[in-house]
Amino acid sequence: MSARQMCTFFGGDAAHPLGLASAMATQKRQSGKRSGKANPAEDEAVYQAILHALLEGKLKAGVKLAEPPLADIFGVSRERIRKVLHRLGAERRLEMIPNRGARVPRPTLDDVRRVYEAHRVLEAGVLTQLVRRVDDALIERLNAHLAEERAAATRGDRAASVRLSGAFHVHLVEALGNAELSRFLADLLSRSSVMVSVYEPATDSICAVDEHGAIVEALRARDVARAIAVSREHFLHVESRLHLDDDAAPVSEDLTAVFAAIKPKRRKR
Amino acid sequence: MSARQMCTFFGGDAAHPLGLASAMATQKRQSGKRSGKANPAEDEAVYQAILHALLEGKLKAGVKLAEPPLADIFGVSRERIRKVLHRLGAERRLEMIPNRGARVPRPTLDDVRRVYEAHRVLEAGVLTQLVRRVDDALIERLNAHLAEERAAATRGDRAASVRLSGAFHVHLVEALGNAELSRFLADLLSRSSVMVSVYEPATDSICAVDEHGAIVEALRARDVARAIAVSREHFLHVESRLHLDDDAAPVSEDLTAVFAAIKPKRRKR
DNA sequence: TTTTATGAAAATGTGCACATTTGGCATGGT
DNA sequence: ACCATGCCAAATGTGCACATTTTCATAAAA
Repeated sequence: MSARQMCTFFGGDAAHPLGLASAMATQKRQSGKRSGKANPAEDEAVYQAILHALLEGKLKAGVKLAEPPLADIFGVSRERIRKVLHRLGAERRLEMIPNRGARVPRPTLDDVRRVYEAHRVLEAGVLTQLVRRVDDALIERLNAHLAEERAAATRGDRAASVRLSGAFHVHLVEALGNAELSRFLADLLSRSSVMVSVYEPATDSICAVDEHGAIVEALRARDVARAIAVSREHFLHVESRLHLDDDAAPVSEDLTAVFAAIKPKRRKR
Repeated sequence: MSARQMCTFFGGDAAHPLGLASAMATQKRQSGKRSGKANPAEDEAVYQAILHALLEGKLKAGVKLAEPPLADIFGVSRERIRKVLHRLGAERRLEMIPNRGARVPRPTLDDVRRVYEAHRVLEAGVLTQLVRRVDDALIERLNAHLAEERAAATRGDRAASVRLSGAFHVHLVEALGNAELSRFLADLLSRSSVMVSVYEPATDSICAVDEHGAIVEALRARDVARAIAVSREHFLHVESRLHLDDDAAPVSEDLTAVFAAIKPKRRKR
């Protein structure tokens, strides 16, 4: 359950967009070859595909997303791509420059710090509200999640560790049941997921399980001050590990390779 | 200064969009009559005009925003309007229904409560972080703002009171200097500004100045618990005043009247 | 009278052609 | 060798025509 929630933000597996894309392709085939009208889910499929690639970190920071190649890769009209790109731009997931197209944003170190600080501040508020409505069921759920985290850590599954670490904080906000707050956190996480690939040291897990456990303990004890203090230390700890990696990596990924698994129908020359 | 900040969210005066629109119209005239190409700021002008109307509450909840009439009113092509509408939809400021156009969202009472709760939780986090970096200058600024609020209240200026009440909370987040947090609050306020016109009792000021003063006092004393408690009470107080006004007001505003001041160039039959 | 069917007008969605702008490359001048 | 200028291919932006869908009004049937 927790894994699926994270999937919404990070896109743990690539099965979902692929399924959508192929289903879409089938439907398109049956409507002739170039009727070109009325595909309500086609936008969504392309949107999800690009979004997943973005959140998975397959699209590196600074990469140019030109319309013609994408239209060719996905086998849709350029306007379709265009609309999706602008939508992603409006959601601040892509950087749109007038007359110069869309690029994957290249966050500065200050940007990353700002996102982490926002998350820290938000979680302080969440914890404040959460101690007012803790019950055994919530503690139970959080402990179950901690068990998952520990299991992943002990078996050395780094990918699962990172995913579950993020999911823990998602659990905390979701416990409040407020869609606005959940959306805001999702926004922050989606932004930091791109950042991780730039600034995060790949050598270590993002969040230490112990610190998560301490937060749960403080929650169980209804100790607001301690919960906030632990959470704050936790975030500062993570932030201190950020390092600048601007060693001029002009990763000129070609888009065909990134989206190869999604749409095996691109035929060039 | 504070008034101008709020203007970004609520749009206190309609002078700005008008200026943009008329300037745009002039530029368009000089390029012939229907060259129809290359107006980089035209999108922005239309966007700002609709956004301002939305935030000012001139566009009532549930109103349909059809493309043809808007294109006629603003004197631009339908595609232009279309793009702006979809952008506002991506920002969740308009409700987009496939094949059925754009409508001003009609928030439920639960929606309103959710927004207020989110603001409450966010402010708890902001205050927690803020007590760590209070200085005399901040207290000074907040007190100056309180003075403005009191002045508006004593002279019975309801519009200014409402505006300044919101601006107080903006001041609190802006004091942290975190753009992500400021954006989130702006998002919440822009949503509630639409809601106010539906659920808020028009008879009373939104925020009591005394409660704002109590928050500042707690901040000056570096008393986190008290600051949060006062803030919480403050919000609950406001929330308790919400009332359901679903008495079927099918306000079928025609768009021409709403945007009349913006573009006096619409010629129909 | 209420409900259902039907068709026309209006509104939304989309591909396409074309204008404009950008970026790179070659050429020529200092 | 270096910088400036101009040209050409590619990419972005936009209006337009047309397909599809919705909506509304009118008429027909229960």
